[in-house]
Amino acid sequence: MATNNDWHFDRKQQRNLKRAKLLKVAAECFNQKGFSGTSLKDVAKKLNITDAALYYYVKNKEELVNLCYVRALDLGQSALDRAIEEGATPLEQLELFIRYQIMGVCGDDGPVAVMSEIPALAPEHRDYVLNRATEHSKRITRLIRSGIKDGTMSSPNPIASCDAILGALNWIPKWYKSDSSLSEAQIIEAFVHTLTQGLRIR
Amino acid sequence: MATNNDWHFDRKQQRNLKRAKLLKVAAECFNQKGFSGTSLKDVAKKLNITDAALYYYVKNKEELVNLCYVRALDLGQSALDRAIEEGATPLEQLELFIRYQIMGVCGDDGPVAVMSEIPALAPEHRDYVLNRATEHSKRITRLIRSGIKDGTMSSPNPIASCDAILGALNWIPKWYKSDSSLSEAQIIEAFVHTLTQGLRIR
Amino acid sequence: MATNNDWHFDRKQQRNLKRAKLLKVAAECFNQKGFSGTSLKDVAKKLNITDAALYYYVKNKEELVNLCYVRALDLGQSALDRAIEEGATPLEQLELFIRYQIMGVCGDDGPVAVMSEIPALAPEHRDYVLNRATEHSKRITRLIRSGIKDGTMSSPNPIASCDAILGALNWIPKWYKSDSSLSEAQIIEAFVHTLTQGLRIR
Amino acid sequence: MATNNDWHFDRKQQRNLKRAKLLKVAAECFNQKGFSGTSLKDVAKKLNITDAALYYYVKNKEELVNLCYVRALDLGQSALDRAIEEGATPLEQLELFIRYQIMGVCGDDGPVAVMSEIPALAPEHRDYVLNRATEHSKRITRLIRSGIKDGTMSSPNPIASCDAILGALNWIPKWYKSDSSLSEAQIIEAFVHTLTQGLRIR
DNA sequence: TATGAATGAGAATTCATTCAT
DNA sequence: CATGAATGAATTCTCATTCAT
Repeated sequence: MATNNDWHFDRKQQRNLKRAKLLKVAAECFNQKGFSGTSLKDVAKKLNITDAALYYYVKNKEELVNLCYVRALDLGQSALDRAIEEGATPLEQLELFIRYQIMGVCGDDGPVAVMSEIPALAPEHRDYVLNRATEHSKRITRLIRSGIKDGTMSSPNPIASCDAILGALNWIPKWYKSDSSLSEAQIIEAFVHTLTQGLRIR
Repeated sequence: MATNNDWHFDRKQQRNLKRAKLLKVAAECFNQKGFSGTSLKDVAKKLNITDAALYYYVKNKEELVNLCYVRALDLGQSALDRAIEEGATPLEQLELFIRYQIMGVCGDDGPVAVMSEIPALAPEHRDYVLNRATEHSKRITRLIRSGIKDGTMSSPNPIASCDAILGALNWIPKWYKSDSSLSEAQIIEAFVHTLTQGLRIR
Repeated sequence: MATNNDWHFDRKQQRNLKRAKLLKVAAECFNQKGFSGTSLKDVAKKLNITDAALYYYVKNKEELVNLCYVRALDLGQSALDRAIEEGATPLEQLELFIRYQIMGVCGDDGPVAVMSEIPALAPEHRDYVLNRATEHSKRITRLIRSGIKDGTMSSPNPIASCDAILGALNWIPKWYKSDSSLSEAQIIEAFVHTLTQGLRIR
Repeated sequence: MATNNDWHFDRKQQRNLKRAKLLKVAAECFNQKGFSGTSLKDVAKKLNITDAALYYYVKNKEELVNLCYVRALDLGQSALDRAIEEGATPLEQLELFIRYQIMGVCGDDGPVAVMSEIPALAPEHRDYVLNRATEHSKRITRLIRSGIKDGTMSSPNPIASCDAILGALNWIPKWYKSDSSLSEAQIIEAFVHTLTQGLRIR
């Protein structure tokens, strides 16, 4: 029956919306107080439900962090995907990646978890997350290497340069406040400038 | 009496050494598993003592993190002090700061706590740490501004550039391993290059 | 809906009953082994629950003692209220107070906490309890003074006499056993006699 | 040698003085915060030594309480002994006992432990203390019975009357402050009056 | 779905006690 | 005698998790 289907559809829709909201709220809490410092009651309270109710959306706390981290990985990956697709040169791609990454972190997709407590994950999840994170780093390192090859970039050590860029980006959720004096646009401009063109004038 | 003095001196000396070691080990644990994720038993085990014995050196866990953070602040500050003293121009000073900071974080003073869980501190400590961290940021921002004024640097937003640099530096303890493929020297060279001269070739 | 209301009513009812039982059991333990000598596990064991479950009914141990003490104050106050209301003369009122107090302490409201560890309370609770206790003493002292004025009592020092009476009453829970050779009625008769008429024959 | 003897004498003397002081201070602490609520560090601090040093004077904490209790028993017993020796009639003896007991508790022999945590004692000590306390009560009860027999006292229940008197006396250390508005003499007068002659005028 | 109630595991912290110095 | 250092046991309290309703 149509009504029945609709109803089910609504149910599922609702559930997904709530789950998405849960992940955002959890990421916010984790960023502020760390994984173990955040109790499920804290998260639940922000959602106006009880902690017991959380278990209808996630199997347990570990799965919750894992989902947060996977969401963060997805976001970073899609920023990079889009950047590579749209950018004409490695340099342009890198600039776009920084831009899209910041847009993701500061924008409506809202609080994205800083992956700072990977050891807290269960082995399978840990491996998965680490692999994807490593892969992400490698892609960016490769991007820098291509830039060097085609003569538009220079770096004494592409791996370390990649670490510098990712560190700068990863740290953003720790200090960014949507209502702060520093707008998303300003951050993008300055980060792109500082991380690619650098501060020095030649 | 000399012996008596020596004895007391040794005692105090020993105590200070142990305390210093404690702070390093604790910083390492906190960086890996976060503040709440690190139990005092974890820390104690690494020192081959019982958790109860820790209370001989610090009043409680909160004080332990606080001391770690203060140590991190001291290290950052002295890196900046030395850089400003030795560098001739703002650009040189910034480069030296990055160098000294990395030397501090990766060198023997090593594991330095990443100040990522300031909310876990007691109000008085939190205020103190936040104030000093803010002051540190301001000094670096000012340094960038001077560089812009004297025509050796450029940045669309000195505050955000400062955040990028500090983010990149702060993140180092999260991935640096002293036995890894990336040496301290390599990190310094790449970070100085990437964060000041930038990747782009002009 | 009626059922729903009933259900909620039952829940709340049950909770209150359990809380009341908890206070009685706790008072008993505290009387026997003191505040710090009583572990929450001791109390929980007597209730056939785990110590963690206690935290569902009270915020912490301090609150538990506080509630016990407040209950003791309430009981003493209502004994005095009733006595004053029903007694025609100060002497009669004092006798009734002694009677009702003993009835409260030995009866079904049974084990009432002896307020012997007020310093263990948190400042706000301590102040509140001390104030009420002082007020209680003052009322009884005043009662003795009225008795002296109307010529039915005599005391060289109403304050100290009050202390004697309250001391005698406060100590009861330390030795009274409901199954002992001394019945409630016997205690009442002897205490009323000894504390008002005195032992001496004139 | 004389000096040697003197020296030893002094040593022993000193030790005994310190022990006596220790018992007083401990009694004071126990009265205020209970047995388990009092840490040996608390006691030691009041004596300006470390807690470890206490172990030169007592074997352990339990022995400390035991000694305090024995001291309290001694004091009560000698008050009663002296009263019986000096008093001509049971009534006079009872009055003297109350007087001497208060003098002991409030006087220079100073803080006397309220025996409120007998369960904390080791079995042998517990038995000993309980026996002596029971014996003490019995002597007073007997004293009341003699008074009844010789026609100078009346009580519907000598045992309960004894409990009333001892309760009133036991409670004194809980509220008596040497600098308070109520002097030792006032307490004695009022307690003797209230507990023997009673409040009622006939 | 959602909640109230309960549990078991583990955390921080305290404390009596010991021992080398 | 006295202290600094350390320990092990116990205690309070939190928290993820479960389950009946």
